[in-house]
Order: sequence, then C-alpha cells, then structure tokens
Amino acid sequence: MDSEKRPTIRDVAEAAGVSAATVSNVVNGHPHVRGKTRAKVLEAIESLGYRASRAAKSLPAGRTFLLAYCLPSDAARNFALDVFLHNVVSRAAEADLEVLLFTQKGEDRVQPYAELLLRGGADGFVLSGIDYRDPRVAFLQERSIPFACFGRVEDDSVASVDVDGASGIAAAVDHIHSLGHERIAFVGWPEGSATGDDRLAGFVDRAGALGLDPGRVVRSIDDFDLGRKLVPALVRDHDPSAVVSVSDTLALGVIAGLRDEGLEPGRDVAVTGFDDIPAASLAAPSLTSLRQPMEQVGALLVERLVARLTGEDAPTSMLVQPDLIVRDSTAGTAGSPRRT
Amino acid sequence: MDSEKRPTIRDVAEAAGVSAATVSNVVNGHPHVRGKTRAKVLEAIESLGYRASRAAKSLPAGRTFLLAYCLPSDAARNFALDVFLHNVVSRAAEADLEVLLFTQKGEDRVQPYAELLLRGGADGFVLSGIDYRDPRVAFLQERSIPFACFGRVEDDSVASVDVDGASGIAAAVDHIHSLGHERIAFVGWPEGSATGDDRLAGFVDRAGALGLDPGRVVRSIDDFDLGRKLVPALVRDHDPSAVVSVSDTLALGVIAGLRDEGLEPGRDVAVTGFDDIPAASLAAPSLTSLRQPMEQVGALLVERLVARLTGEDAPTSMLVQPDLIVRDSTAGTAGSPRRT
DNA sequence: AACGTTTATTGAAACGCTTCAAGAAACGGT
DNA sequence: ACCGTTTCTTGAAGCGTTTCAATAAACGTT
Repeated sequence: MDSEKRPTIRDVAEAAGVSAATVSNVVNGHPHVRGKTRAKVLEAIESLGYRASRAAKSLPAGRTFLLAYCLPSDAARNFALDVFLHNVVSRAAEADLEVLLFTQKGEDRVQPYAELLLRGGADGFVLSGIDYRDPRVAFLQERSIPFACFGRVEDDSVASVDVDGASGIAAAVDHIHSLGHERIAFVGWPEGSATGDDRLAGFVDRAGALGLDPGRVVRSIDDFDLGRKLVPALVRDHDPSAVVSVSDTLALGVIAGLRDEGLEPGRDVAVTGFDDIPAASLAAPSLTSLRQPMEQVGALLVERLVARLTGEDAPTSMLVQPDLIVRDSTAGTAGSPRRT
Repeated sequence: MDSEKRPTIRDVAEAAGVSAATVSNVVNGHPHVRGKTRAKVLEAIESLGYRASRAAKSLPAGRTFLLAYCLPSDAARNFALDVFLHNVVSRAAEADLEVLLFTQKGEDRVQPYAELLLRGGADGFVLSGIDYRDPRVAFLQERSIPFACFGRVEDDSVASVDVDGASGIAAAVDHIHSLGHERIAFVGWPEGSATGDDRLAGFVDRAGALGLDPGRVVRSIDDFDLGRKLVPALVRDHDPSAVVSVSDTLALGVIAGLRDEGLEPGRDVAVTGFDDIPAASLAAPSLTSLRQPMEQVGALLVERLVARLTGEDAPTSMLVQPDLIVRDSTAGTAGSPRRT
C-alpha cells in the first residue's frame, strides 16, 4: 500500500542499457559521454522520473546540500521573516541547495549550531540578528564553517549583508527637513545594539550636517506603550516639530502619545519610523517609514554563502539601502510654531 | 585548515574497544547490551563528541528524518508565520526530526511536493493554507505520504488542525451583544474560502441564535483600503452599532472608514477583527481581535504528523479555539441611537 | 588491416550507518 | 567440570551515490 518505490540509479542504468557510473556521469554533466549514450540515459531518466536521492548523494560527497537557519526566538523582530525566508529558500534552490530550520533551545546562542554541525546537519549557515561580537560568528569562523550574516560584523572578511540604517535615517531627516522642519528629534533604542547605534549615528550626522541640533535624542526599548509614554517628556524637553524614530513600533507609540498631548500627528508633528512593518500602512495617519529590501538581503546572503561553499573568492560585506516610503505621517508641510 | 573531521561510529568503536555494530546498538537503545559495555561506549561517545550523521543514517533507513514545509508565497497571510514555524521546528526536534523549507516556483501547487518526494527529500509534510478540495491533499493521500494540514479538510481521515473560526466569531458576537449592541454587522470575505465561510457561518448562526438580524453582511477581499471604502454603504444599508470583521486587516479598514464618516470607532461603533495581527494592538483605538493559538496549532500538527510517520493510529482532525482579546475598539457600552 | 591515440564506458571501492544471521561469552543446573 | 540455554557481540552485507583506475570502443594513420 506504500507509495511506489523511487527508481534508483541502477534502474535507470538498466533501462538505458548502460552502467550506473555512466548514468552518474550524465547526471553530473561529465565531459566524456557520447551524445547517443547521453540521449539514451536522459530518456530513461525521463521515463522513470528519476532524481538522485539527497541522502545517497550526501554520503560520498561529504556534504548535505543543506543550508541552515536558526529561527530567532524573540517574536519581536524588526524584519519581515516571511519575505526573508522566502527569498533565502528560493535563492538557495537556484544553487541546488535546500534550507533547514532549527531553533535555539536554551540560553546558549552557539550550542544549536555546534550540535547541528556534529550531526553533519548542514553545509553552511545563514545568520540573522547579529550583534556586537556575536559569539556565533567567532564560533563558525574558528571552525571555518561557511556562513553569511544578516547584520554588521566587525571583521570584514566575514560575508555579511546589512541594511544601511544610518543612511536610511539620514534620508528620513532630509525628507523632513525639506518639508521645512527645524526642530527634529530622534527616538532611539538604548545604547549598545548594533542596529540602534547605526540608526542613531545617521541622525546625529545628518542633523549636524544640516545645521540642526543633533542633541534632541530620547531613548527607549522597542515597545509601543513606552514610545507613547515618552512623548510628554519629549515635547517638554525638545518641543519637536518632527520625530524620527528608530523603529515603527516606537513611531506608532509616539503617534499615540502625541494624540494624548492634544497634538495631531502628521499635521502638528511629523513622524517617521523604520522597518515598514505591516502596521505602518494600516495606522492612522499612515506612517512614513523605511522599508528594508528583504528580497535583496536574502538573495545577497545566499549568493555570498554559496560563494563560500564553492570556494570562490567571494564578495564579502555589503550594505543595502532602505527605501523611504512617504505616507501621511509626514504629509503636512512646515513646522508648527514653537510651543510654550 | 578545514574543520576537524567529525568522528565516525568506527572511531567510537575503536575507542571503546568494541565493534561498530555494538556502538550502533547502544546509540539506538537496543535491548541486549551489557551494562558495562554500554558504559564504555557511552564514555567513548561522550569524549569524542560523537553524533550519528543524518546522511549516513538516512541511507539504510530509507528515510530522511526531515519534515518539509512549503512557504506560502503570498505575503498577506492570516497567521503568524514566525510563531508557527518556531513551534513546528521545536516540536519536530523533540521527535528527532528537522524541518526543511521549500517554495512553490510556478503556478502548480502540487509540483514542488512531487519534486521533493522524487529526490527523497523528506519523510512528511506540514501543509498550511488549505482550501476546499486542495489538490495537494489529494496528491499526498494517493501516494500515502504522511502529512498534516493546518486548515480544514473534508476527508476526516486526514490529519488536520484548524482554528475554530465559527466559534471565534460567535464569541465576538456574544461579547459585543453583551455590551448591549443589537445591530451587529459582519464584514466577510468573498464566498468560497474555507476560512472565510467558516467565520461567516459563526456570525450567521450566533446572530440568529441571539435573535439578531443575521443578514447584515458585507463582503470584501482582504484589504485595508477596500475595508475602508465599504463603510459608507455599510452604514447606509445596515446602520450597525457594531461591526464584526472576518480579519484584522478589514477591521482596521473599517475603523478608518468609520472615522471618514465622522463616527468614532470604539465609542459610536464597536469593531472586532480576527487573527490578532501585530497592528491590532498598535492601532488607535486598539482592536479587539481573536488570537489564533499558533503554539498549539504547531504542536498538534507535528504531533499528528509524527503519529502518521510512526504508524501509530493517530488522532486526526481537531479544532482549536481562538482567544478573544478585548481592546479599546469594543470598550464603549451599549449602542448609539439609530442614525438617519 | 593493423596500430597507436584519444575518447567512452565500466567494475569495484568507498561514504557512515543499520541489520541480521552467526558466533562467543556468560549463566545455571547437574 | 560439562552442557544446554540464554544473553551479548560481531562480521559482513547493503542502502544509493560518486569516483577512479582500468578496460573497451572509436578514430585517424600508415
């Protein structure tokens, strides 16, 4: 009752009247196969529906034809996992690789990778959520395991792709400044996250360059309610006509907070976010944000990882530019008059 | 310079002074191994850090120890992919299975599965996005491939888990009715989607049971702007004091549309959604919604699939209950007086 | 038509594991 | 001690590929 047995290379060989080795040669595109032989074999393959089994290929090859990705465990992430994964998987497929998922069990960030490697589980890794001195990077590097990082890595010899947060925020500042705003504040994350620090730097640099006060900065962990509650102090201390936020979550919180203060976001105070989460376009007012080009990131990451796997000398670190999506939260022009 | 070679079963055998077969017996918990022998072997395994290679195990076993999941290609989905995947992967790990991802390339929904099977790519499948007479179900069933579906399947012998949309919507109707609302409308999807029809049925049944008019129904495809634009007609035709929506996306659109009409959502008109997407808690007013218990779904799905794989007679279809999350969009009491 | 070359094909070994029949060790009774 | 049992251990075969050295076929030359 079980499903038909898959045909093996021997079945094909027999059907084509050649040896298994010849079939293997045909399948793997070896040079010395006569056209006629190749045709016979291909026909047999076709008619039997033969595909080489991954398991059987793996054993002599010493590789698994698998890339592995460790699912981030914290639900709150700042990128579109679905789009990212979709791209990684389909790009990997183009290189005849498949993608294996695993998760972190305990506290140890490295252990799941070590475990997977012990079992000969994958040929390489895609990492995301890279932070300063990420222990996983060191671990994989020591063992010369191929991998590629979504996020910034100090060591430039590591294959990595990151979104240029600084330049994204700078674009947001420019956009807002071009609307006539002079009192621009930044709502950032607490110091010490690679992504947060990068984005903040973009604000400080560009604000400075534009002759604005780069000191209008408030920090909060990434939470809607905290963003909302920080608004009174923000308004009191900096009276901003525009708020550039390190994330959409905080930006949406700020929008709510502004309303609490009797200010109309988008009209009285412009607000921008980062990440273009789905909620950004659904909010009222809809939120101007910076979209991370996940298709690019996924594709570049796999491209780099594959280069590592095949031993080509690979392009390494690279920055991709986020897209500024202008929406209603920065629709108004000019700044409102200074309060108080 | 390459990473250390992984120890093989022979290395362990040698280190323990036994044969490879014995090591295998120990690893796989065979009954007839003397305590002392087992101890020696375990010690050798420990000190060498041995783990059986998946590839090498697969070959004689004729299975891959892999579950496969086809990533939905349409970005707009109505469930939390990250939570879902996380649960599937970690549950699978408990059964010593890993999860492989693949994607659909062309239009054919079945072909990617067929292809993967030909290559001996996985032992079983987790499906999501099941619709009426899903061709994938028929395909896998014909070949007796183990699989489990997130979604409802007509054939009750198929392993499946679904969220009870009807009962969720009924709970929303009850909640709203208990607030004093009598004119409750439903915003649904176009006829013909399993999920949409199920949720609608919940509205019709419960509204009827409560003696309300179950005919206040409007339909739209799942889009914020369409939800927004349908409000004028909705208000004109049904003058609802509360709107129960088939999805959060539409509900958020309705909220925006109500504002366009000069009505204050949450106060003048109560609104509920479904799915508890992240935007639901970030919206203003925050949206009352029904949360799909993805942890449960993932776990149950894997449990069922594993049962299929091991040939146990398995529990099959099962409904899980969504949780009503009450937020500000249903904070007001009683209905406003009839308009016009 | 026989020969050296080049080009095609193949048999056998190997990859790391499991399985199974067969052999070895331990055991309990006499 | 010896023997029949029962309990452990192992050698060898096999899983579906690839690879490589060896053999066979085809091809120009003379």
